[in-house]
Amino acid sequence: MLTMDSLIDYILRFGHLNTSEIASIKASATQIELKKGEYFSEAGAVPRQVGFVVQGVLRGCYYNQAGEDITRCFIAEDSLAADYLNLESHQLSTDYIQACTDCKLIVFSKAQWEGLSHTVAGWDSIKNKMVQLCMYQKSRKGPVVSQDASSRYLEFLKNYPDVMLRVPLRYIASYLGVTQQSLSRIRKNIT
Amino acid sequence: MLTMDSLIDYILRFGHLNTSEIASIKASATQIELKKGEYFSEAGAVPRQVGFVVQGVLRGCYYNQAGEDITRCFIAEDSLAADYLNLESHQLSTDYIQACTDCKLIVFSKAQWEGLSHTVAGWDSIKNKMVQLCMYQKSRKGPVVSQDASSRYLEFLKNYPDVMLRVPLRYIASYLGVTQQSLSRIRKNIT
DNA sequence: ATATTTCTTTACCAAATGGTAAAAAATGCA
DNA sequence: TGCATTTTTTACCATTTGGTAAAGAAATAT
Repeated sequence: MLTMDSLIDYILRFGHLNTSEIASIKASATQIELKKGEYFSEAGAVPRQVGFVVQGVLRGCYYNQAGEDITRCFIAEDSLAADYLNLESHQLSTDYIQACTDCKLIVFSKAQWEGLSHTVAGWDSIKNKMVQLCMYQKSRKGPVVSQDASSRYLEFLKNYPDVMLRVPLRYIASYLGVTQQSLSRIRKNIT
Repeated sequence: MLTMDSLIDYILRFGHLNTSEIASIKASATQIELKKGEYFSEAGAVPRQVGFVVQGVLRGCYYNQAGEDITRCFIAEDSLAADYLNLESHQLSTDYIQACTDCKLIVFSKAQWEGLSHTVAGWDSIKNKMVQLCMYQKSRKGPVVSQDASSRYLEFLKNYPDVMLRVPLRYIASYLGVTQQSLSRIRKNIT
């Protein structure tokens, strides 16, 4: 089916797969849909799934000490949705992963995700490359504390051009570390 | 020798090693010393080494568009110094890694670092756990853009209590995304 | 020990951002 | 369609932070 193909294309960036390996990846995965506002993963629980975003935008978020909802990252098409370090170490997550729009995901349980190393040669290497790229991109595409708010906003537009149009401004504001009033003002001054 | 032992202790957190494996790790590594201000790794070159900090503090840094020297991270005892993603992908680094104090490091060339998978069972897994933990800590201990400057400073003191006393204020200021004048003022108001 | 350099603090004012409140616009639902 | 809810914009003023400059303190070199 077509949505699975976008996952396979993605994985092929990181290593080679033969036909039977592709089949066993497809057999391990499940497709799910999330409505806007639903959670893929919740704080206070040990994460149990790895998701691949086929369609839609999600966000990683948490509540800070003041109880404010802070967006830590955006996860759009062709990337992994998972609290990976806590998944691996069986620790409680502090973050939620929430659908910002209606979403389609391909999901692996932890067991399926790890079990693929038995049927797919080089799966561990592929897996690690995917996870490391995710972490790296998150850190390099994220807002830079040494820039002012306008620059952070402009960088965000470059790094996530489509996300801007698909999620509420307040999520972007907390991601960029400004109030939504400030971001609205900044946006006005730029245009 | 004693300094190698701190490396072995570190690696043992991530997997088991037998005596001959420990020996081959020690045989692959070299000890070096860096004077304050010297570079372990430079922007514009493909990184070729992985370092383990035995003593001292280094910083990852770059020059932004305005030509300002920005500290991206601090690397103290018992952690890895490397531009890992660019090391793996053979790409030019954009960052320097500079000694903030006189330093002692244990160094592996890329070939040595990767070649250990032939002599140490489970080296790939150990390696990946080390690198992922590094990335994760860097992202979680780093300054949070949604906090104000005072909170970022207080968090920094918690996360890097010793570093504060060992590096110039201006490095910490650029790391926290404030001018050194502001940080000086903030520090005064807190005490 | 002295001179030089680097680092840190202080001061002043301009600019950016936050907090509160409310209006306007957009969206979703009955 | 019309109503209720959510989202975005605007305005006002207080607070924080930046930019520039200079003085004081500490470290380093000669």
